[in-house]
Amino acid sequence: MSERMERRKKERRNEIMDIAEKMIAQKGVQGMTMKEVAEKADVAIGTLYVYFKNKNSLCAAVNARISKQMRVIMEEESASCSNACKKIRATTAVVFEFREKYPDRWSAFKELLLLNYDTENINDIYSNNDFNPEINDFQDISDENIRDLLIEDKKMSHLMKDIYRQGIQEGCIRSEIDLMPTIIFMRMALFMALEPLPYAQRMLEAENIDPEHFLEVALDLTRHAVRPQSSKKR
Amino acid sequence: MSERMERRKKERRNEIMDIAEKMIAQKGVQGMTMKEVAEKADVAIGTLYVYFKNKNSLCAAVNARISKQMRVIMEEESASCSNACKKIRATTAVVFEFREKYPDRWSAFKELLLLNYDTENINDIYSNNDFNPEINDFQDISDENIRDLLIEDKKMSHLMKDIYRQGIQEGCIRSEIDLMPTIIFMRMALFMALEPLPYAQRMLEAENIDPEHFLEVALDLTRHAVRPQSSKKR
Amino acid sequence: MSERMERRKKERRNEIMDIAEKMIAQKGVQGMTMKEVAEKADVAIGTLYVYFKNKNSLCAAVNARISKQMRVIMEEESASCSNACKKIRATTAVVFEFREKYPDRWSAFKELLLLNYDTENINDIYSNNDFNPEINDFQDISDENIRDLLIEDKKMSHLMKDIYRQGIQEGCIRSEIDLMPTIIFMRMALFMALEPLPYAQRMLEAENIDPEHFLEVALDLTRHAVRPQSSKKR
Amino acid sequence: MSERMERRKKERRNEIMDIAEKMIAQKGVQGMTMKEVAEKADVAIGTLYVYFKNKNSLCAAVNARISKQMRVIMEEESASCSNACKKIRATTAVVFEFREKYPDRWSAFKELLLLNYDTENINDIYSNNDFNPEINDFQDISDENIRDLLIEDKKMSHLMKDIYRQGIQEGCIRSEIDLMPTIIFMRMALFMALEPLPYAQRMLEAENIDPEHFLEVALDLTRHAVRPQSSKKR
DNA sequence: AATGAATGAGGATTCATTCAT
DNA sequence: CATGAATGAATCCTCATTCAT
Repeated sequence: MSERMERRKKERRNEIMDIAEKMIAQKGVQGMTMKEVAEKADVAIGTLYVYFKNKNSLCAAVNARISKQMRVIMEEESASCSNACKKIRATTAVVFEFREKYPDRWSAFKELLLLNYDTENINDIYSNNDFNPEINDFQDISDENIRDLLIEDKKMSHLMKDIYRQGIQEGCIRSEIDLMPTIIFMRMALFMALEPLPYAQRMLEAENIDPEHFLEVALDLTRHAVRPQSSKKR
Repeated sequence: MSERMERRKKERRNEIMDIAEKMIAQKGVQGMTMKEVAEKADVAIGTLYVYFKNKNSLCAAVNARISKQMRVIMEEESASCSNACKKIRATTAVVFEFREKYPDRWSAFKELLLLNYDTENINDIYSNNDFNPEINDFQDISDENIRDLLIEDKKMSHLMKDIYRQGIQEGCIRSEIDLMPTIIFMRMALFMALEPLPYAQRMLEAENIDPEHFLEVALDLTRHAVRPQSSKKR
Repeated sequence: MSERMERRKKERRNEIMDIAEKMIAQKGVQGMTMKEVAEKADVAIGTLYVYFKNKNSLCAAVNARISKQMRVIMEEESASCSNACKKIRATTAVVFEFREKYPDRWSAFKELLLLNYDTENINDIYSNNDFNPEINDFQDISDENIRDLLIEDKKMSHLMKDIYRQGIQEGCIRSEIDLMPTIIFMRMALFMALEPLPYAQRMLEAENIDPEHFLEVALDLTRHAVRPQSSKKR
Repeated sequence: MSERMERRKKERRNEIMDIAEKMIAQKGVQGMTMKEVAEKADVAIGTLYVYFKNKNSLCAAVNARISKQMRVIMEEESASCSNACKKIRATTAVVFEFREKYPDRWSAFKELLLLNYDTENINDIYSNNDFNPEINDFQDISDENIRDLLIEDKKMSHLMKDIYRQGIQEGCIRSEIDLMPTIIFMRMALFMALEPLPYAQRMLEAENIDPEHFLEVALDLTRHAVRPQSSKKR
């Protein structure tokens, strides 16, 4: 019984998140309302608040789930690559394929990138650069889903860090770069290339530039940004 | 008589925009409410709607004003530079100085970058890459303030295009790049470096990275992105 | 538990409708504001929107309730009449008595006669003249209250149709008339006799005609309109 | 100069009324806003208030102008008829033709039928049934346009009264009717037949009745209402 | 006569969250 | 766990009218 309940609970939770995700994809975070999620998930509004303490937390859960899914695929893909260069290419490809394969999920992710979670005064907590995120960090974060998201973010950045570090050793990445900020910037650059912000979108439209072309140009630029000076690679 | 009124009207308009700008800076576009703007500007709500047909239009006006101010300074600065390399440096510096000098204004600008204006079906209008924005484009945009903003955007991108084109001729910019998409991407990269999106911000905090350091790293990366392969320049 | 809640809910719903009805009677549909209804019903505005999706729907609910009440009485009264002639007289009397007995309710009804409900594209739905309104029609009407109203309208018209049909058989109604349009016209004529439109009201005032006299004249005219040519009836 | 001014003034007045009329036809009285009228008439809002003391008065002016136009045509047509029966037919035809020829104007008229003018306490004024409307009545009505409308209404009703009186003499109208209330009712019946109120409209739609058919039925009924018992006329 | 900036009360509706059942 | 009725502050926007110029 307990086990059965447990499973049902997990199912419900995921169902709710599925609906929320779809709504975020369609109408943005702002446009996703608790009432509509409840209706579409066929539960009472109160039930939503049994599973998620508030809207922000629900968003965090959805965000974390997407981030995790992407990261796991990235880890797999990168694991099957022989060198850093291929790994970088592979992880980038994962994002592309994800966008193609799960357009709604990607669309939700894109919206969630812009969301500020009420992380209160977490700033103080961070002081540790080592990679044991689960263990020593985020313990004071009240919201479990937000904590999960932060952990997921961290895992992702450290996955990339490892790859880039290897890239430096193998010579396909400029050696003088500071890894972590570089990774963070590269990641944002990738997202901005895939999903230009309104300002950039206006300009692209005004100049009649095909989004896919923009994406190619942007990718080329980011590659040059980290490539060693004399690199002949493509 | 007419002149006096004219001036008074312009003043009021600017006063309203000043208030709105400040509120956007402090609480975001969403947090800026027409009621509060009216109260702080010491006018009736109805008066706001005499000057601006709706909130969106007011935002567009504020956005256009900031964009214009920045562009004008950039034009001046770049005009006083002898070569493209210096011009690029100067225009970037303008953004930095602007941020420093007018933190509120900058903050509002940052928020407005994310705002979608109701630009209906403008897509059709664009088909002209030449630089006569004022003359041949945007005539069908119903909202004057939004039209002004689009024109301002275009002027800015064409200013940068001229500089980058010169840069290619002078050899400080990679010659094989496609100018316009590159400029748009570089511009967004600069903004993302200065004002990381929530997602990036979380990561920076989690990794305990100083925003200013992040900015330096990001700038270095963007420079490498457009620099010719064998360039020795710094 | 459930039952108690159920009852309480129904009560509240009716309370709200009572207030709305009274306000419509006093100030017209336009003058009835959601805020005032909420205040007088001693509930929060939000509560109104729990029970009625919008103002229009609330009006429809009030309208349907009145229509139903009148129709039920009419059915009872007409059932106790031996012939069609008496039935017609009785149903007309019901309207008179209703107006006398529930002046506010009647007054609200009068206002609601002029209200356009957002019935979208219902036109398509109608194609069935048989009398199974509840069963086969109106299924696509999104708003339940509006649907109820339409069903009520239909029930009323079919009640009258049956009576008039009987009247033709019994010879007190002209046999060559087309029943349904006649009934609809007769009904409007009755209402216009009871509650002259502003235009008619002005004329009555200008000619110094007593409304009750006007009513009598109008009733006499409508009787002649459907009476067989050679009828001696009064 | 004075004459020229005079004419220009009259033109302006009519232009404004034209615009107002069109807007009433399209969006109803409520939907016609002074601001939009001013814009479309290419005058300042203030100018509207130079010509019409308020919205209600403007509506009254529009209403009176339409009423007058219809009445004048009716007078002409009825003058050219040899007997009352033909006159009645002719005056009814005038309404039909008017509707066909000036659909916008008619549409506006239909809306204005429902408008209550602020006639304050005019009730007291009426006490005179003789036909010298311009001379002895309405002198206390503050608003000239409303007064014009009332006078127009009265002229119309007296035109009809003369025709019906003749009809009685000629035997085509029941002799026992009370003329004035009958005329008022007949007039409203005609309008309701041409432009069913929302309530009737719903029913017509629900029963799938063609408006033109409804109109025919309604006209037939009204004819019977006033026809002498044994009349063989059609 | 003509202008049009200014008014501001007032409208309908939304929505995250709570809590008694 | 689950429910869903209740909340009520908050939002954007309208529009007839006035009055100083």
